[in-house]
Parts: sequence; structure tokens; C-alpha cells
Amino acid sequence: MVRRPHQEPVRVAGRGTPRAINRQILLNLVRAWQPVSRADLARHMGSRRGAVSLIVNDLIAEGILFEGATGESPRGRKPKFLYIDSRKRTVIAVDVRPTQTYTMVTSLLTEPIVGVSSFPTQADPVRFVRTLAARLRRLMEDHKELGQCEGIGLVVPGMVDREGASISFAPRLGWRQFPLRDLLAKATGLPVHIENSGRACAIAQAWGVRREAGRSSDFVFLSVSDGLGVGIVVNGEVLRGRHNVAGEFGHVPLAGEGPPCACGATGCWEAYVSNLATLSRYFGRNLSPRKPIPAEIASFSVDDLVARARGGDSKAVSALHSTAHYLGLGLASVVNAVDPERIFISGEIIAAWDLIETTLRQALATRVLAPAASGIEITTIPLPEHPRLRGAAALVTAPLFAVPKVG
Amino acid sequence: MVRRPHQEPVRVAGRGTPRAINRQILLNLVRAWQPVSRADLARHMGSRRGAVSLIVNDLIAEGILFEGATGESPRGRKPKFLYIDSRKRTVIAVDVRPTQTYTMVTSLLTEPIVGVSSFPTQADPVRFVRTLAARLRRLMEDHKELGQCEGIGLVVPGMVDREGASISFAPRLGWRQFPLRDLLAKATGLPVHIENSGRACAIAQAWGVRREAGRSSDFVFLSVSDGLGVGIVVNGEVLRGRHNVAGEFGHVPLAGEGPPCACGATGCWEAYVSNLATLSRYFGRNLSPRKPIPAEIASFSVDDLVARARGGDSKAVSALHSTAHYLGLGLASVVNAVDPERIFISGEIIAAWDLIETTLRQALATRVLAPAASGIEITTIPLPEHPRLRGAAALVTAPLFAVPKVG
DNA sequence: TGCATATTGTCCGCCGAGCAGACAAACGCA
DNA sequence: TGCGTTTGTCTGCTCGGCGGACAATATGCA
Repeated sequence: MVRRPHQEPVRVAGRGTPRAINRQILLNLVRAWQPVSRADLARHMGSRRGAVSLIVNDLIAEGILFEGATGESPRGRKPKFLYIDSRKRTVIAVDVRPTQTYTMVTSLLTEPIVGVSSFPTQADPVRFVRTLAARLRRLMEDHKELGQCEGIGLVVPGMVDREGASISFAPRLGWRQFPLRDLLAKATGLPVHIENSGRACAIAQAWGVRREAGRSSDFVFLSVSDGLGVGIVVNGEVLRGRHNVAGEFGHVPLAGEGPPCACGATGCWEAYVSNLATLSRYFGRNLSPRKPIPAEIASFSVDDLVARARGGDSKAVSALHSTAHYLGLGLASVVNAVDPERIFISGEIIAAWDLIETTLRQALATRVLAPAASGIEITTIPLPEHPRLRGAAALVTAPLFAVPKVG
Repeated sequence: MVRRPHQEPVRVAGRGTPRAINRQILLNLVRAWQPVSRADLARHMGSRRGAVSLIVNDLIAEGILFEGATGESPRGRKPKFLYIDSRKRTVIAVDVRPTQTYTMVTSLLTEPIVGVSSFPTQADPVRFVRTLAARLRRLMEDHKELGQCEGIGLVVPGMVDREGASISFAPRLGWRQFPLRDLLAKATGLPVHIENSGRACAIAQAWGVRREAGRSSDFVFLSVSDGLGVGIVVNGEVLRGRHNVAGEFGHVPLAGEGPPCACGATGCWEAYVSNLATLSRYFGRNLSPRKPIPAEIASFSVDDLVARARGGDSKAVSALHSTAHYLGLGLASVVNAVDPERIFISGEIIAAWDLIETTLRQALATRVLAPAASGIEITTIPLPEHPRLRGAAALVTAPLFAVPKVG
């Protein structure tokens, strides 16, 4: 007879489980449909108005929801509208990139409150944490009126361990095995969530879908900038894998030989489609992320390249098309692997989407297996929406809305 | 105001939800730990013996569990052991392969009851269904003593649509858009579940894990035979994707050019590692699955090849090593994509596992990104366990044990 | 043999929470 | 003003887990 059979990893349903589940479902419905009345919620949930009222009034008492103005109704009593109470509850979002680090303060719904500011990313991670913590403390001092900060979400271009405690390897930052979470949490006194940037973008996209009936639960998020971030959502959950490196297609070889990559290998997808690779093709020089970049190129951005392409510079157009071609080839592997419903793409190069979409789709079609998949829906996320910073914010907010797991 | 807001895709928790959840959890625990007492179950679930007793007694009344002999206990009252009642409840498993179709009758726990029998697979799917249905009806007639049949699980080497209603494309069978499920269901009067063979193997493996604490919830199942079946489990669920073709790595190109594949393309992974490809290398001839196979080769199997390799035939050894090499290369793509905890492999070639493991792992290590992943655990499933037929049976049984989804 | 202890399975009262329906409040419209 | 409609609340009911008591059963020891 087994007296103490391991621990109990099994999560059974208790007396309060229905309430816990419905409370989170209700929160998500308010988020998706606000402003919304209790009666509407009851209809959405296929539940009784009485049951909804009890939960709603609890949430109002806790300061999570609040009752706004009474709304309009064609006839009958007017409903009292409900909203997520995102006053006094904020989130700090941090986007660490090779040269600059960006910060933003958002509401609980990842809407910007305090705009983006930035500072140079230091190469030494310990010094970086000191600088970042000092800046965040000052940010909180300067905006005391914003109230309680729920936590810090931080995204990095690299691999994060499964516990979300430390950065295991960030090639373009040169950081290895660095316990960022606990250091930053101690320095700021706030809970910290860290994640790979591509995956965070995917989380934000999966979480942030507004009032969509058939929530897109299988998609791929591609973030093209200094590097290549890929996030994959399957069955409504991000792909993580055993070591939290699943879906890291950025360093999958696109061809046997190819340009050198920051990770040390050659021919990685990232090495073909990063901003540096695109510029490298335009300037006809073999720029490597591992070597210093000439000043005249460092001051030239993909935005400038797109401007020149629109101005008729045929070399610029061809550099963009070349990148689009490789984006399509790499995407084909992803599409074949996970068969997503749609693809989201963000990055500087998206400014030239009308120029490159056809090329990208052609390359995609040559390698995709299921013929139906070549016409897959591709949605671009414009840079002003700051997808990575929204992703960082979502790291903090998404767990607050997560429905508890059972089984 | 929205009167009828779409349908209600949201599954809220009701009064009976805790019971429904705990009932399924309990069923899974009995399956994993039987024989097991009520008190043990209560400990596993972190719940009260009273609550467990109520559920158990319900299940006994429904004939799903039964009370066996009283067990032993160091001291105190002796427990009454519980079992899944798999008497009188059977499942029919069908494995359709290019040349032969295999059938088996199993218990609710996918244990064989009536051994494997087979008949030639007809090329015309309509005639095939007629033949299969007739054989299954006779099977049920001959074994009336087995009681109620819960359903038919059928696996095919090809793509099945997301609803599980029809075969969208099975290259090696030459079937397209064939509504197999409803035809077979009407012809036999039983519920029918169909699925791709690799994915079904993965489902069986995810479902069948016995009394494992940290149930392997991220793994890859590789079935190497006439073709290549791949099934991927992520977060405890099989990867399906939008069109139910996710994880079909069999037809991902391993190299630009390569041997012809049944799917029409060239250089597919499957074309490098199928049994025919292995034999093709041994005989030094370009055998294609699209052309008739010479009689002297058709009568020669991979089992024979393995026997010759063990007998010292160096050409046989080299053919096996070559296949192992390509298996490793293709597996690297899968490992990079989904970062599994472990890999399961089945197929005729597994009989030579001691000869080929090193070669396979070396090839895997050359292309895998995370260094930790190259030492990934690989488990072989011997052919006598009939992994595909167990997969087919699991298609019927797994839903009976599935914990209801909420959210 | 008699008593303490340990373990299993059952039973009873309690309470949290969803379900059903009634009802007042609020509003438009004729 | 009266009627119909919609919203939000309230009250009783039932389901089902929680906590603890209790009988049944077995062992060990005085």
C-alpha cells in the first residue's frame, strides 16, 4: 500500500472551483466586450443573471471591475455598464534590444499610459540591471498618481529558461545563464516576468483578441528586427517545450551554407532576414553581427531603405525582395510544422509590406505542403503599436485573466 | 445592445462541473494505479474519502468500475480493490496500410482480446469499406461473448480532416476526399473514429502512460514503416493545427533534391527513411513507391535485412546506417521545432536499434540547436506491441477518459 | 483474552455556488 | 396612464465538496 504516493500533481475540482472558473471567464468577457452589462454577460455565459450579479458585485468590491455610466437600450430598463478597473493599476513593460532598451507604462489592458522612453543597453548584464532598476524607480516616483504597479514584464531577444527565472542564452546580447528575474525583482520590489520577445508577442496576441467569437487559437507571430523572434500558439497556448526553446525557428538552418549568425552558426533563418542582413545586401557587404558595424551603415536604418525603395532605388527594392523571399521560405517550415490559422508579422520591414507581400507569398507557396495553406491569412502589426512592449506587458496581465487548470 | 451574441462558445462551470471533472480524474487514476482502493484514490486526489466513495459507487452502479478482491494492508481494515470494468466493453482497432489492413479487438484499456488478423487493402476505397465492414460484422458475430463494442478506431497513412470525418489525402493509398467515417459507421452501426496513424500513436502514448507522476506531456512519436508517421504532443495534447496537418513532418524536404516520394514531390524525409528506401539502398536500385516493385524485392522485408546485417552482410549494415543517419537529420528539425522531452520510435527497423542508435544520435546532434537536446531520451516501441493498432484503439477510449474542458 | 491502535469505508450536518423563478425598478410607447 | 420590455436583485432549491464522527476490521501487545 502506498502511504504517500508522490506529491499530488492532480488538480481536483473543489467546492469553490466553479466560482474560480466562472470568475475568470467573466473577467475575460468584460475585457473583450466592455462596456457590457450584467445581462449581456449572462447571455454570453449561458448562465443566470443572478449568478453573474454575485460575481460582478464581488469583483466591484475588490476594485477589479467598476460600474460606469448607464448605457442605452432600445426599450426597457437601461443597463449599468461594467468596465475593467484599470485606473490605479499599471504595468511596466521593458523591451531589451541589442543597442537600446525601451520602457513603457501601460494599463492593465496593455494600453499605453506613459509613452516609450529608452536608454542604451549595456553589455554587462549586472550593470544593465542596476541602470534599469534605477530608471524604473525614478519612473515610479515621477508618476505616483498612477497608483499600484502590478509588476514588470520584460522581453529579451534570446532564450529564457522554463521557470522564467533567468536568461539561458541571448546571442545578440552576449548574455548566458543570467538570473535576471530575481535580481530585478529585488532591486525594484516588484514581481518580474521575463520571456523571449517573439513568444511574448504571441502571448499578447492570443490574449488581446477583442470580442472575437472563434478566438484565433493557432497562429504564428513573426517579429523581424535586429533579430528574428518567433512565437507559436497552439490550442490557445504558447509552444514552450521541455527547455522553453520550442518554436525558436530563428536559428533553424535555411540552407547548408549561408551568412554568419550571431549564434555562431551559419545559414540560420535569422541571418537571412534580420535588418542587418537586409542592409548588408543593399550595401553589398558582408556585415556580421559579431563584428563592429561601419558608422556609415550603423546610422542607416531599414526605414531609410524602404524610403529609398519607394523613391525608385532599384537596389533597395531588390534588397527588400530578397529578404521577403527568405522570410517566405522560412515561414514555409513553420507552416508545415504547426499548420497555423494565420500569421502575424511585425518589424521595420513591414512598412514596405505592399512591395514585398507577393514575393513572400510566392516563396511560401513553393515550399508549403498543403495547398490550402499557401493562401494563409497574414496580418501585419504596425510598429507604432509596439508589439514587443505590448508582449512584455501581457506577461504581467495575462496570468491575471487565466482560467485555472484542472485535471 | 447585442441580443443574441453569436453562439456561446464559452464553457462555463455549472453546478455539476466539479463532479464531472473529478469523475474523469478518478477514472484516470484508477486506470493508472489499478488495483487501487478508495482510500488511495482519496490520497491521490487530495480529497476526502467520502467524496471519493460517492463517485466510485456511482461508477460501479454504471458498470464502469468494479470491486475486486480485498487487498493486503500492513494493519487495519483491508481495502477493497477497484478496477476499470473492461469485461463486456470492447473496442475494434483497424490499421490500414498500403498492402494489408490489420484488425484487432481490444479491451477498454487497449489490451488485446482477439489477436491481429489481416486482409489485402483494396485500392478502391468504396470496395474497401464494404469488405472491411463485412469482416468486422463477422468478427462481432463470432465473438458475441465479448459484449458491447464501444466503437471502431481506424488509422490511415495520410491526412484526415479536422472533424475526423474524411480522408483528405492519403498518398500511398491513392485516396482523396473520401468520407470514410460516415460510410463505415452506417455499414457497421458503430461509432467510428479515424485519424492519421502517427498522430494516433502519439495519442495512445499520451493516454496510456501508467502511474507516471510527471506524465510526459511533450514528446514526439515516430512510426517508421511503409511510410513515416509523426505525431507530436504538446502540453499533453496532440498537435493538430488549422487543417489537422500539423506535425506532418514526413513530407518536409530533407534536401533540395532526393528520391521520389509517394506524395509526388522529391526529397521528402519519408522518401529517405521508409522501408522501401532502406531496401532500395540495399539493392542499389531506385525503387519508387509510384512504380510496381520487382517480385524478388517485394518478398524481401526489412526484418530480412536486419537478419542479414546481424549475419555480417556489410551492405545490409550500411543500408541500415544510412537510414539511421537520415532519421537523425529529420528528427533534428522536429526537436528544434517543438523541443520535446523524449522521442518514441517504432517500426521494423527498430529490431536493429542497437546497431543504428549511435549513427542516429550523431546525425541528430549535428543539426540540433540546444546542446542539451542532443542527449534527449529515445524510447523504442517494439513491433509486437502493435503501436498503430493501440493508437487506433486509443481513438475510441481516450475520449471516454478525457477531463471536460472549461474556459 | 482484552485493550490500544491503525486503516478503511460510510454517514450526517454544513456550506459554497449555480439554477429557477418571482419581483421591483426603470424606461418607451401608445 | 397603462402595458410591455429589459435590467438587476432576492429567495428557495439542489448539487456536491468539506469536515468530522463512527462502525468495521485487522494487528500488536500486555
